[in-house]
Amino acid sequence: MARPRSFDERAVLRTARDQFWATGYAGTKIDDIAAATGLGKGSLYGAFGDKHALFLRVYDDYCTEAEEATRRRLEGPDETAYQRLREHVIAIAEDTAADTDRRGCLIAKSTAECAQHDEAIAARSQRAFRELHDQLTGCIAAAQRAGDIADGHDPARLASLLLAVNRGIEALGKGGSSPAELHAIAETALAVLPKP
Amino acid sequence: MARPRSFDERAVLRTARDQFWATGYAGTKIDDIAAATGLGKGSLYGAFGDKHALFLRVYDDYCTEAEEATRRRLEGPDETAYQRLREHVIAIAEDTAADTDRRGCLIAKSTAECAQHDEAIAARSQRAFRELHDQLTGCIAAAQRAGDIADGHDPARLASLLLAVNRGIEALGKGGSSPAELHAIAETALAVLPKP
DNA sequence: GCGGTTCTGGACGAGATAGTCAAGAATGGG
DNA sequence: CCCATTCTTGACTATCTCGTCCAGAACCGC
Repeated sequence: MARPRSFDERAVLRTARDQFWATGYAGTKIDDIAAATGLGKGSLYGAFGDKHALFLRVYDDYCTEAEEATRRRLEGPDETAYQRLREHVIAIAEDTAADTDRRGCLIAKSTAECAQHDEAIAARSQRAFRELHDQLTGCIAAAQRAGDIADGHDPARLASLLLAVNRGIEALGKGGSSPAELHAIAETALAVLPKP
Repeated sequence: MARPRSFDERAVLRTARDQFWATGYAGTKIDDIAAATGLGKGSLYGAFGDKHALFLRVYDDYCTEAEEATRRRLEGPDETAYQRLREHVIAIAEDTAADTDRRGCLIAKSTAECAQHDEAIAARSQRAFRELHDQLTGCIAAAQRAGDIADGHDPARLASLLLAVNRGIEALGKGGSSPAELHAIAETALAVLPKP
């Protein structure tokens, strides 16, 4: 019926994501994305709309992936909930430490750059944070049921604290903190959680 | 001898800072700053050099002010060290919550945007974080001497944790978390600090 | 294959943007 | 009061950047 797309949409979105990730929203030129993907600008605009729509698409995909990855890490039986929680927090420190390019987390970067004046980005960020918070809350509640974290502490509050620690690890990693320091933060945060 | 400056350098730097704060480094145009300050571009370039040099100047001043403000809040006698620590952490949550424009902290914003590819910004951010960390360490050690925080915990590690929490509160505030939630994070972080 | 339809590539236009420059203004030591 | 010196203004250049547009290419139902 008509000429089909000659590119893989997901691959193009990944490449665009890497560009935005590397240089931020304002710092990324559509021509950069066109060059990196090999697509002409006509194709880009035809497929994804303008720069803002493309960024929103990239950002939404990234948030969704981050949410799903966290859910996979945190969901499971009560018996191993604390272990999963522990591994999750440590994994964040290690991922941040291993990120030699210092790209950090795209959510952190985009929120810092755009949330202030871009309602759509702000809303998506808020949803992502809420989602991460809810997953942490569930995992903490499970660990409480299993007797690995003291009862009598609101799991949602502990989740907020851990979420803040996670975002803080992210921020400090971007600021150049050493892997050892990031790891120590994760360990300290886990150590101060109330034990039964 | 020669024509004197007709503008107040500090006022111009404050205005430039507000511009960079509002729209980020890449998103700020020199013409915006010229318009906001009322200066011609020639004066700006003559007084501060190019855009990057101006930003660096603004950023360095901001970091220095933040470091000094924190030092003023945290320094003092051992007896009231815990109280100062407590007020500091809560003040961060309240400042973040009260920031209705969602500008957040310029250090967080600039680090997220620039540290990745701008060595000078990265270095200044790292210095600022180290400074804040050292101040927290000193205050925690004082609180330990006064018997308000359990001995036997490395104050530097607790400081890292609190710094991460502070940066996390910042990040979540930018993401749209409610004042109540930010406040709860601060309270929870203080509550889990090891008591003697 | 034919023709309608969608995709591709890149030239193009309009406007933005960093930084320069020159002509004139303000100052104060001599 | 004059002149060397520094500051100011904003026009100007050269480049960049977004988004459009169109001529041609590729496809597939008929």
